[in-house]
Amino acid sequence: MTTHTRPKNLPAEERRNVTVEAVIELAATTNPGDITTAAIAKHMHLTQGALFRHFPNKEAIWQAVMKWVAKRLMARIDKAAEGVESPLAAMRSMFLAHVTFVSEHPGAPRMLFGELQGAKPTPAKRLARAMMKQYAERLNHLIEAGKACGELAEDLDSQAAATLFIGTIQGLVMQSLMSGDMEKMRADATRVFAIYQRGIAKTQNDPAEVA
Amino acid sequence: MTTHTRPKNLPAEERRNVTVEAVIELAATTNPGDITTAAIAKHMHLTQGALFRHFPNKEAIWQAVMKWVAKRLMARIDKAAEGVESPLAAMRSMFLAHVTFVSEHPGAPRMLFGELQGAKPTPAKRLARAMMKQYAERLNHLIEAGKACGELAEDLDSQAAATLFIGTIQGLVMQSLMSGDMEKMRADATRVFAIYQRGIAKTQNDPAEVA
DNA sequence: AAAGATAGTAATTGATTACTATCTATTTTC
DNA sequence: GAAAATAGATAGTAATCAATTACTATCTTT
Repeated sequence: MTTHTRPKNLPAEERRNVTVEAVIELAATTNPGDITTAAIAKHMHLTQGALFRHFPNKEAIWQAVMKWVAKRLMARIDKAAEGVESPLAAMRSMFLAHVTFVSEHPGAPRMLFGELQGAKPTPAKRLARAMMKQYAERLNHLIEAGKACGELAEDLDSQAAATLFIGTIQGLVMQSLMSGDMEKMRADATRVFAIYQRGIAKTQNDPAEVA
Repeated sequence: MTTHTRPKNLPAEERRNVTVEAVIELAATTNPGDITTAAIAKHMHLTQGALFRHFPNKEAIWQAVMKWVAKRLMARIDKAAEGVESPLAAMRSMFLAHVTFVSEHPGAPRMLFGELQGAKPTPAKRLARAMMKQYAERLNHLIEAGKACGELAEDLDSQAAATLFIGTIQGLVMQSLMSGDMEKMRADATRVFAIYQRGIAKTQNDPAEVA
């Protein structure tokens, strides 16, 4: 007979973190809406009921996961732009950091998209919205700085440029989710950003035109 | 007392079409995965069981809906590009036609995204994939033509340009789904496309540079 | 107008879901 | 080292879902 090893007792906060990570891993292969508390518990080698010792309900789990994603993603992006003097270079660095983050956590964008698409305003959706807003602010700041220092076209539509930046990433992510190939996305990212950069930069430093 | 008027008997094929339209309308306000057969039936003033007279199971309903969306969207896009001599102008026309279609049927992209994100390959996902492939082919054709006639940069990365085209739309759609404002999306579309165009065009006919 | 085909209703099924009540094992605390 | 608090398992609950059944109304055909 197999001995059912009982999971180690973890303090509540630690168990919460383990839960969040389990959900993100599950979201990589399962449609977020179809992730059941039973599936989460099974993935943690825990019984379903035990989850509710640490979360009052399922929605609280989603909330914790969104918080985790927002925190990690924003930290990654901030770090990428940190210390980069050129606004355009900072944008490129952010772009690639974002794509890398997603390739490491494929479940993250699925949860974000799924949550943001939801009709009714759940707490998790509120968090996702707040993150997107923060993201857009960072971008706007960089774009304005880029205009000021002459890297970006003065007549550039800043809002449209920010929308396109985020949209470009979303498009890459969506297509990688379809193909399931996360490596390809990172390769495509630099190529796609090159076109975006050409669209917003003041002058095109096109190496082919030098010849 | 209220008289329960029994719905008119419709021939099978007509009832299938009505069903598909009901689902798309529901998808505009409901997360696609949460649309129940009961909700569909209620929206059609029908009992839940009656649906299964016309569809063998729920998945067959999704399949029918995806077929409907793919057919209508591609027809709209083809018509938009039809008779436009300039490849770049054709791309712009396609872009705006696509955005208009989405603003008329907000449920359509939600179903597409939701379906494409799904992990396992359902028949509906197969249809969605096929449509995306067809879409990409149309784009590649136009991009190559644009290069040939000198509208687009010769060294343009065609594949990346196609990815960015689709991604740009997805980004616009995603943000409109978040805000719920479909009108804003159509306004943003032209501004965002302007940047995209600048990124792929051979020369920038920037009015500001004339001065 | 009768007969057969089609399309509807109403009620029910088994499976699955989030959540809970109760008991037991493990830590922590003094 | 006993008591108290915490974290787990076990075994439920009510609600909801897709799908099915038995039956009835309506349309079409001859």
